Amino acid sequence: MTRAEAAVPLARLFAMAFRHLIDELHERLDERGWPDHRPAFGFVLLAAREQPLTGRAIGDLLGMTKQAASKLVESMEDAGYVRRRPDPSDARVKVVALTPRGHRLLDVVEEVYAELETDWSQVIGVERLEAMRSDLLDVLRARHGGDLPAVRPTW
Amino acid sequence: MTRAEAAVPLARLFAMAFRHLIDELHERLDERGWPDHRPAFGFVLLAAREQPLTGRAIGDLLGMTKQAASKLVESMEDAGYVRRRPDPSDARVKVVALTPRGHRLLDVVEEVYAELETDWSQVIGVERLEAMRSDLLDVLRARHGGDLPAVRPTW
DNA sequence: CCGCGATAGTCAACCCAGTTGACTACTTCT
DNA sequence: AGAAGTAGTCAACTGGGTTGACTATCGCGG
Repeated sequence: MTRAEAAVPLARLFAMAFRHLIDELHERLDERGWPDHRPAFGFVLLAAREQPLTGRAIGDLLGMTKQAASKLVESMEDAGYVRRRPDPSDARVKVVALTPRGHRLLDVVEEVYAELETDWSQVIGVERLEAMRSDLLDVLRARHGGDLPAVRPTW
Repeated sequence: MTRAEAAVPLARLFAMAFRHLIDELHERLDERGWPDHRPAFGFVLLAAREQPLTGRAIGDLLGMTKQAASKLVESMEDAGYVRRRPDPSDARVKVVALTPRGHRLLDVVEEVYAELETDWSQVIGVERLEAMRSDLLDVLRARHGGDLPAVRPTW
């Protein structure tokens, strides 16, 4: 192992790994007839399926302002993946929920993404892959006050 | 383990881990009197120390066009971290090399970054940390034709 | 039950890192 | 020598994101 190789910072590997996975994901989505998406779409869809989301919550999740989140949701709405409706219990709030088309996209995303992780596990094995996942969860929670930090990489 | 927790995609964890490390790094650099940097600075400094870099190579490394790389280098030059000089062996090329100030910044960056990885190893242990590093190297090389992909996260 | 601070969302202006496209200068291949 | 390819630059533009100001609504303490 060369001197340079021994020292590759994890931060750099994380950035590369994220970029690589997202690029591959979008490439394969494109092949299956779901072109022109942004990485944020998937994260929003996934979170919005778990529970109805407010704009503010989306901003926090992604690590951006509520205004930016609002623009993002608007573009997702235009593309037909989500819709915004007033919250009956709080007139200030508009709730973001998946449309049928959004559910279909998310299904494809999860299917393709599962293939990607499978590809990875064929290189390093399932055990190491799952070790990575649980180690990352542990570290991030420990070093970030118990909860997970925002998703969007700061560049 | 809840249903949601079991399924946290690695891509999301990588993004969070990168963001977290970079944010912490910049925070600590700021405390030590090195404010106002972009993540790319460190990657360029590190690569330029190993060997003289061309603008094109910087673009490839980071995953952006040579024009964008040129702008970046210009701002690093303005900040006094690098300088560009003509390549004696090829008059088309301008070579990017570290200034003394650039070397000093890189030293601090590496010092602080080492602290961050040490913090991580105190949560999951050195073995798991190094396993993560070598597994990521293996996977990225295997899934990217032998060499490492570009650094900048696509967002 | 009033009033005030806090919160959700929107609008508008702006910023700036990065892209696209066109160009010059130089090198390399044949 | 000529053609194809490569390094860098200039200028115009894009678009995701921020800042700041505003409205409407909620909820708590007095």
